Amino acid sequence: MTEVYRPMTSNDRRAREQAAVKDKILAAARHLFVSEGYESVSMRRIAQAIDYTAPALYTHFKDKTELMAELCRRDFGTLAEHFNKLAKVADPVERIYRIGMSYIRFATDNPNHYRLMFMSTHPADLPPEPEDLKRMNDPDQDAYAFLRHTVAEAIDSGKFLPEHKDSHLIAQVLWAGVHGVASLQITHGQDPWITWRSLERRSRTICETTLRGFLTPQASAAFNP
Amino acid sequence: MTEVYRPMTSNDRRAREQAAVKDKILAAARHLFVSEGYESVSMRRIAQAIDYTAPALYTHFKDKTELMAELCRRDFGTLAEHFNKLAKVADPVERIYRIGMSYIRFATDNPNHYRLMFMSTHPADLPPEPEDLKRMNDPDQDAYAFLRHTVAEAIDSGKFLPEHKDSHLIAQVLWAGVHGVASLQITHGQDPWITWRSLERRSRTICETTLRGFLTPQASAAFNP
DNA sequence: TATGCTAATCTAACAGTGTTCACTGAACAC
DNA sequence: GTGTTCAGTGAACACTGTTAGATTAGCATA
Repeated sequence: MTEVYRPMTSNDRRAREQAAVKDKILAAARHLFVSEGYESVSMRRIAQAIDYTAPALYTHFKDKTELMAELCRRDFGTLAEHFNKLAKVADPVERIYRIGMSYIRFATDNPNHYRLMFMSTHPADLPPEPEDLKRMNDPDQDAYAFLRHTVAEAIDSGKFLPEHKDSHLIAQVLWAGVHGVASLQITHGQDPWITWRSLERRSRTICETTLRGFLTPQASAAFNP
Repeated sequence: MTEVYRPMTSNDRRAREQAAVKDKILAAARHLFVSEGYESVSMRRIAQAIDYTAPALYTHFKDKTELMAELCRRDFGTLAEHFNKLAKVADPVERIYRIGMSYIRFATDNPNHYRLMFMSTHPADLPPEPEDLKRMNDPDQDAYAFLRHTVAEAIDSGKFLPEHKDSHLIAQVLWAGVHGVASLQITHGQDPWITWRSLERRSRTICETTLRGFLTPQASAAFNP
């Protein structure tokens, strides 16, 4: 077994430069994707935006889908940050409501972004990487975990009906509700064949009604968002 | 102003033949789209499947998106048919619940199909055609209208809370709920980073909880799906 | 200082895409 | 027959994601 060639001194600098280029690519790609949509942006255009040629991108990303996957991975964190600003809301039920409203706003403010994150199938075949596993279940970095923890808190406070004790199930259903409003708005918000009520009213109603469906009568009466 | 050339005798036959080819194209396209997804199927492959060349499709459809749009237009009808089977359910609240469950099943049984219909932006620029307008608001042909009529019926029966009287708003929120479950299942149902509860439980919970959120305490107590 | 290895980037190309255009060939009206 | 119309064709265009091979710069070792 021969010794592998491994430059030592410049190792760090190499890695730093590589990371810098990777960041530049991601920044350009994010900007283009968000403003024009994933399908409409070619690898050549991303490269052109940072004065590279298209094949250069392939030394940093296996292919276009992995570039997008990396983009999503990073953006999940910023969504979680959005949520963390709500951590100061004392009442967990109120907090859930605010999470929902905040989620829909994030989605409809960044529709193309949201499309990437939650409305397109990912190359999920690849096994989760170590850094992903670290993020998972950490409420500070994983938006779903943050919601679920808040739900668990609400359950513990006795405000939910006794038949609703599964924080995963409840979080998933609440998530589905806001995702439904957000994604229908993005894909069909401009369609003329539906007499749409305002996004604001739909958002408030889904958050309030779904939540109320889980609450005890007392908690429901006390809840006035 | 000169008389336009207009063959009379064979006019009908021509139209029939043209419609037959159009149907063949749509059938081939539907099959391929549903089994492999919109993006993965090329115009050449659709044409090949019915022994034509790709440019032939363009005499029947302006472009690929319009081919898909026509496909969707026709499929909205079959979804409405699904719903009409539920018309016999006497209690409107029970009927709404069944509509929701039926909707999610339709979506997850035909994921690629559902993608086309509700998860991708349509070339909505084109003004609605006359036949569309006919379909719209007819509960027999428009699934949304069917849901909204059932909601209106439930409102009239006095089972909804007094603050919930807007059948459009309620229908849109109920729709968002089931769409959320269905579309999350389709895009992220296999993702390992969520501890998913079963689709069945999520479906039942979203339908029941959201609905309950609108009901009077009496109606809610009487509702046991 | 010269040599050889590494890795980032380039140019050129490939196979595939949606789509257009000039043309054929058959069916039909006169 | 003659002329008109039109579905369908073959060839081409401009584009896509991606790969192969050559080029170049930087560094470790001799």
